[in-house]
Amino acid sequence: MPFGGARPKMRRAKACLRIDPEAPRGEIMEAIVERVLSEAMEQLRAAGKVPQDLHLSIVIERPKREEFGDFGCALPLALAKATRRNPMECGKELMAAIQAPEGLFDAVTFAPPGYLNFKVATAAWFDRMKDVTTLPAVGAGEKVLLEFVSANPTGPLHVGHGRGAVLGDAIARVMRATGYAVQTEYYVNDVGNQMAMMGLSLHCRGREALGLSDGSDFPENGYKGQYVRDVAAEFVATAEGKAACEQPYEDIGARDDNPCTHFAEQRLLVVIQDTLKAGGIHFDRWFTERTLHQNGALAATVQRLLDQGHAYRDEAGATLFRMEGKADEDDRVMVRASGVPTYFAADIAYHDDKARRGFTRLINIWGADHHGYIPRMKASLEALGHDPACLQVLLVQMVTLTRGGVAVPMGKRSGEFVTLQEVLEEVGQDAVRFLFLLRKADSQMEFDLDLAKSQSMENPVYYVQYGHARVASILRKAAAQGIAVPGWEAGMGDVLTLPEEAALVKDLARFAAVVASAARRCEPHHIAFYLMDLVKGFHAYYTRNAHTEKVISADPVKTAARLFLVARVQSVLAEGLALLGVSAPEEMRLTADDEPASEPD
RNA sequence: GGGGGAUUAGCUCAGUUGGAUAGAGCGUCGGCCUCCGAAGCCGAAGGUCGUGGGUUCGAGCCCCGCAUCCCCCA
Repeated sequence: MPFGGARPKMRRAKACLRIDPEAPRGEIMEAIVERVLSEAMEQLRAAGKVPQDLHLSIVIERPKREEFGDFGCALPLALAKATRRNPMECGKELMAAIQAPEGLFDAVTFAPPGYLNFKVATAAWFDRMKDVTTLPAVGAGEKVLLEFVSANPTGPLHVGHGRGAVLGDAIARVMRATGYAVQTEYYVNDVGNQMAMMGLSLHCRGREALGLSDGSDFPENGYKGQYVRDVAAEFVATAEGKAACEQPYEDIGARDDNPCTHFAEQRLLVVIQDTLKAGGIHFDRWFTERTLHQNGALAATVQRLLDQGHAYRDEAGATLFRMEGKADEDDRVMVRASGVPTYFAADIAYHDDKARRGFTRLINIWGADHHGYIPRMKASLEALGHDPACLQVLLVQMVTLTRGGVAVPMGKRSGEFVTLQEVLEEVGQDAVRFLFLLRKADSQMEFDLDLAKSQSMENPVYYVQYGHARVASILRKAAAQGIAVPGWEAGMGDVLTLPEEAALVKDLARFAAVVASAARRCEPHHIAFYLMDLVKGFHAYYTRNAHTEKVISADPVKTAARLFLVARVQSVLAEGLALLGVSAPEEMRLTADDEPASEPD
């Protein structure tokens, strides 16, 4: 059977993301090691062995080879370079100056040509399990306005929009979880040429539906998709719509402000909103461009720029923004000679509005084809007295859609495109989100529809979710035996002696650092990769020891420690998935239809 | 012509402000279910990190040239 019905039936768990802003900042092991080294440097500085004005950045890394320990640092190399001395001497001095807290390290060693390696004691690692899901508040309450998607209401969203939508939504979740005050907005371009063309397209299709036209007068650049006919059919079924289509387009109002454009906007926004809802994407506010025209903000902004000399009128009567040679750009038209403002003018007013609302950081997610707008947006913010650095544009590269390796032509005007709605229905919300979030925004990606669907059974997202469900299954079994998941106790770490257990503890301890880094860099894909890593370790732990060292055993001490451990794995998986907007099912089972076919005898 | 991005395993992609023997998923090949969920695990094969220079103790990462692809502007 086709793959449509092959998706696993799953019960959704309640989102279990708990962020306590008052909680003490969960300290990351890297930070602890870094502090120790930093103090050692101070010691050497006080002893006159390091120049007063020398401040090296201390980069703690995780060596790839296990025998090097848990952490490595090339500080001796850097110090040797800066002081023109022997790396080994520097390393020995640093080691002598290290005063680590009792019990933190099992070993600190020097490795040529100039590394310091740290082996952290098991108990110290296990100590981190106390608050493994506590995320550091790196955002410090900064007010962030995150604007994304913002597709014109001239048609359904396509897959490219989906990438930006999923990315933006995930960034919002990640940043909120790490102490940023994020508001998400969708800016609706409901004014201008494209809206006018949309209205005209609807008008033409309406006339066709009424038998007033054979379609030969449909504009060359009109929106040709079937959805326009569908909306037109609804439109002419209303008295107002019928009346509008019976008149010439020029007679029913402004080209971008008339019954046709209003109906199209209203209907298509609903379509867009339904799709976003189906993708689990939330916006705090929908901001329409028209409000800027109506409340005078746009005109006031233009006037302000004129008054302050950042804009001028040319001979033809158009108003241009002065780029003042910045970024080698030409001056840009804000108001045409005809008096009609451009999208650029509205964008300036919108961004001014954002900054005036007290947001100190404006993040925009744009398609890579808009990168050319960045210099002029920054310049306009600066002209209006805002710090241009507050604008941070994340460019999302194009998604090339293929079906079975063959490129699918995409064009809203031509009407030939696969909608995001269709992809969500075919592939599933969780899989679509995870697939997008498994790639960094900054690189082009290929989205093969057949592959996304055909792989749905082996999709990475199910691998992660399966880990969560697997733990849930263990916990259900324990509960059935009357065994509760215990809280943290120091002694538990001594019982978790399997190499897979030690590896899991270390992986869990990374969670906060990964999320904090993802938040700072606005790159949620690091979380997706982390979850893949973590769950891989869990599956290995589970399967390797399935016959010998079970979680639930006759040994109550081991059972308690292991239940605690796997419950932490589950929490981190659930929280990590929640940060990506992906569900964490308690149960995932193949339906009867999906059982692998038995071997033919 | 100017600008942005990309180039890493057969395919799709990671690679954390320059660090030790470059990774994952999928695909391929070979193993593992009486026993907490096999949507799993274990192993193997697979690489001149597009190319040529440069910077230095050290480059997939930084600088310059070139090639190819995507996008924007003129």
